[in-house]
Amino acid sequence: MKRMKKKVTIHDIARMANVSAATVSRVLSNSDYPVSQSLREKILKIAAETNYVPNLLGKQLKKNTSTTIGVVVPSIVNPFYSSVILGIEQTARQRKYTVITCNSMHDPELESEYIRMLMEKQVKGLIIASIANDGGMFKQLADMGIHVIAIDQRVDAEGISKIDFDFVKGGQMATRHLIDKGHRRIAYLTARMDRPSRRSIFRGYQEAMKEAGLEPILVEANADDDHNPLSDFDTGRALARKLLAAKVQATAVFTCNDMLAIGVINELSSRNIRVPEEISVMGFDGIDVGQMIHPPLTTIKQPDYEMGKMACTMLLNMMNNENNHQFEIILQPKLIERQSVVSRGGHSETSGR
Amino acid sequence: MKRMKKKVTIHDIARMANVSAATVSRVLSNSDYPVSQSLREKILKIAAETNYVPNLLGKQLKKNTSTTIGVVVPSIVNPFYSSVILGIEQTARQRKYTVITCNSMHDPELESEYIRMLMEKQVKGLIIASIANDGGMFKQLADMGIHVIAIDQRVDAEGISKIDFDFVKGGQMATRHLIDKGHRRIAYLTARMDRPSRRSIFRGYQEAMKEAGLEPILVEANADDDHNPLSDFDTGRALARKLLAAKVQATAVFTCNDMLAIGVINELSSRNIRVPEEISVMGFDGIDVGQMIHPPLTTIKQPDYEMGKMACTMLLNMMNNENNHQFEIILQPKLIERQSVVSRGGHSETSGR
DNA sequence: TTGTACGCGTTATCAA
DNA sequence: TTGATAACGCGTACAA
Repeated sequence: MKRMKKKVTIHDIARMANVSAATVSRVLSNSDYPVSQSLREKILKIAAETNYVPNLLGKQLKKNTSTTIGVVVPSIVNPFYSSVILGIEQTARQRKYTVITCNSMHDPELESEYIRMLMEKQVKGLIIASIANDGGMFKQLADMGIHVIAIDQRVDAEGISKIDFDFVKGGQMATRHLIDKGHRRIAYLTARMDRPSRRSIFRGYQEAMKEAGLEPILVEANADDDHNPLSDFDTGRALARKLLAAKVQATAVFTCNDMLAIGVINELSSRNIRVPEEISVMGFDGIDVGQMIHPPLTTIKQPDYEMGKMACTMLLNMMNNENNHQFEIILQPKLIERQSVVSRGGHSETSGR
Repeated sequence: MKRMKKKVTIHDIARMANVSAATVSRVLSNSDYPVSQSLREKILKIAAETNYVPNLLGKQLKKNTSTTIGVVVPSIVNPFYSSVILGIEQTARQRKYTVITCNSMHDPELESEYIRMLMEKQVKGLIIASIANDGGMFKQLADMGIHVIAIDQRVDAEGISKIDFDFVKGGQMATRHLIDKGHRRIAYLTARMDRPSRRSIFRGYQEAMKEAGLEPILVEANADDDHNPLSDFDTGRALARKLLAAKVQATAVFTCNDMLAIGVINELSSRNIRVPEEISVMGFDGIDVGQMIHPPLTTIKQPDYEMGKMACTMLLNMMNNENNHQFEIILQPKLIERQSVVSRGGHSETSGR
């Protein structure tokens, strides 16, 4: 085995400079404690020459702090979450923090395993897109002095700060847009509604349909494992077939996420059903891929990257200022009109004749 | 500020059990040091009741180890890298390791800033898809006793373990496939060739063209910042226009990555040039989105997820066994035939007549 | 089989 | 302005 140079510590530097370790610590950690200019320069010089790298373990053990935050998401391969994480990571870096990313893969056990590992690493802040619907864990974390922010998932747990989207409003906006375009038979295609967010989108859809006096058409998947974007894509294809088989003659479909929508478009196209001419398709998420397909996907945008930025900023503020009052931020949806939705001239049941 | 319970340590448990901290340490850290069964049970019981969570900082400071590995990639938003990271993260978890992900955004300064942060955190292992072409950093890390594995980027640095693809062979395979399909005028469209991998793919293309007696057609972009997949997509569109303007009458194009290919297809389609009937398109990467577009993209698959798994496995083995002999693994490309490439009946210059 | 004592690298307290 | 010393939580010789 290779021999490696021993790491240089403040004691080494202290010896070389004929000062105490305390003094070295004071200058190297930018303490405001007074140290004479001459000593300061001398120490700085030696530190530079010896390539001194501070050991955060010692520092953090002593001060009981941490410059690492934990992030738990279902899967980093989901482009929505990878954007969120990028937002988190970039703002963390600016404040000299570092992030540990954990993929829970929609497995509650994995999620708590990860959280335990993070606790052992003495992480003091956590951003989590939880899949456990039991809010007890959050309470427990709070008791341990961990600051946590829940994102993307409307958790039932009280007493916890969260950043969410207004899924209900998003669902309404999407549906109203389709209605405004003259559609009357509008189907909602969704992966299994085992998540609050999906139920909320559905609620928004229902409300918008109701206020327009239209009858909802729900097509729901049975299974769900979107740790893999492809599975959402496949689910979309399956749901499209299911829709066709149901013979409800929808002129527009609205899906619970973009991947699903892309699957739907793919399936319809391959059956020579033209999108949007015969069936309009509206997604939900605003991921990049939506712009790359044909036709470009009309969708509801969730500001993913911004959500990450905001979550991280709020978290670091909480951790440093001990500014501990809870908050709940609700990000607003935004309609992105592209070309997968087309207006339907008055030819349906409700049109004048 | 809320009052939080003090964290329980082995000393607390020792006091409650009327034993020494040493004994507690021995049982709670699964030492093979002998402890009587009665004491062991007593301690375990108390630990469970008090929700004891070991402090890894103390442990790692003492033993000078770390269960965190660092990963540096250009951008997690790039689906190729997010798959790699998922592979890394999942195998790390199985061995109770945790990963810190860093996005260098193709900025060498950011890259070294991150590496410094990781050093301060006493990380002992690093997987890095570097963008710095200077190999000096690797040498320096090795001297500090850090185990590092370079991936995806054929670094010039000697004395470092790496996992790469055979980009040259990938370029050949793609090109030969197009040639086998009867194409003669085959263009290579690439983002700026400032990365070894892209130059290697180009080399493979050149070799295959040469051995078939065909003349290469190179279309290269000027700028390059693919921290954002959309920019590769846009680059692809731009290159497609450039190709068309050049009036070289290519019947097939081969691109340096899938995003680019998708951009090309998009641009061609929007100009009513049919893919693959008029122009065949071949990508490189094998990312999921390739299956979601129309037509599904024929491409060269890089085993991204497997690469992450392998890199992490090798790294952990190196770290634990001190099994320090260097290695270089070259993963082999695989052709995935889908529908963006079609065979060209004998109507070109070389066909019989 | 158990306990004592020390050190990992750092910072904070107190004296000088 | 500087230094000696005691922690932080843990593991481990060494002694008992």
